[in-house]
Amino acid sequence: MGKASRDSSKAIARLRGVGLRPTRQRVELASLLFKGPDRHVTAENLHEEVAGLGLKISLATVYNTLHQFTHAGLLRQVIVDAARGYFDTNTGDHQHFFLEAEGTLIDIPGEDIRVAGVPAPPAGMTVDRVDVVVRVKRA
Amino acid sequence: MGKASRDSSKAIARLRGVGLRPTRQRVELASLLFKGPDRHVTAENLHEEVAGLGLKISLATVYNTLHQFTHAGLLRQVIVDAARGYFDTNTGDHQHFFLEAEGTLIDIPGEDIRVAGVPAPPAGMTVDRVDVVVRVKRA
DNA sequence: ATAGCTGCAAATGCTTTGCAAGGCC
DNA sequence: GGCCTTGCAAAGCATTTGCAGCTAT
Repeated sequence: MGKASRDSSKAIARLRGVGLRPTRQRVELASLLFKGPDRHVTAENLHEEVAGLGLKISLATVYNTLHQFTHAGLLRQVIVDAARGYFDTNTGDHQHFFLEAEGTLIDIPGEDIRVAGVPAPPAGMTVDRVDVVVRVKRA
Repeated sequence: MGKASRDSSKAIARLRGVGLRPTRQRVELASLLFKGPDRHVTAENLHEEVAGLGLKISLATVYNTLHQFTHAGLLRQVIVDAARGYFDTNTGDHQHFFLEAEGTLIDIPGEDIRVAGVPAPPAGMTVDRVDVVVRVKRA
């Protein structure tokens, strides 16, 4: 069994697991996203990669699929840049370095970072999540 | 001397201080932004406020002016929402609570919060700023 | 006088949506 | 077959820009 078909099988299983029909487009995107180490992608960025591989998936479908994956808990959205939406295949507890200049994200393991001294949220509110973005520049 | 003209004088002085010509639009916006306690505004939001006061400033000029103020160090941009750009009159060291539901920002004093365990940035990079966003929801 | 600003409207860039055709179960 | 998906193109939003006319110094 080839690597590509093994990736597909895993992708199909993963999609079924979250109740999404394994359509060609979803399987191809899931294979790309989850076959290797964690990655950070933008819709545009992923669409180009897909096109470069000779696969045909419309940009609209890439957007829709990324959101479906996000709602299904397969991806997480990261807000670091007003202009672009980033999606992260690492859905666990962690934070990010962000290189504005090149639009690159780098994970910081959740165990490494500690945030202390967060005041009590306003009355009637609960903390949903604490996001830390370490913006870095070329020295 | 009335309150409005006192605000204007202060605004004019502040603009001159950062090398910006005190045009009518800049003076009016600076007066609104800096006459009271710290605030968080969006361009749209500020433009409506201005219109509500009977002042005439185009939305394009509000955008341009907010960016000029930001470059001059009078404002700071806060990135918490993919859909909107927020500007903060508090340019000092501090962080934010963010209520996604209503798009509201609340300051967290910089002395309160401590972030520890940030790994060394990638080679050739230096930390520019560490942003912490505490996302809260209605309990 | 003149360099700098403003306003409008058009352009941009990313993202979403409506709807007909196609694919999965 | 029936319902869910896709793809395209058009619409949507927030934001930016080009340029002619206006303004502060």
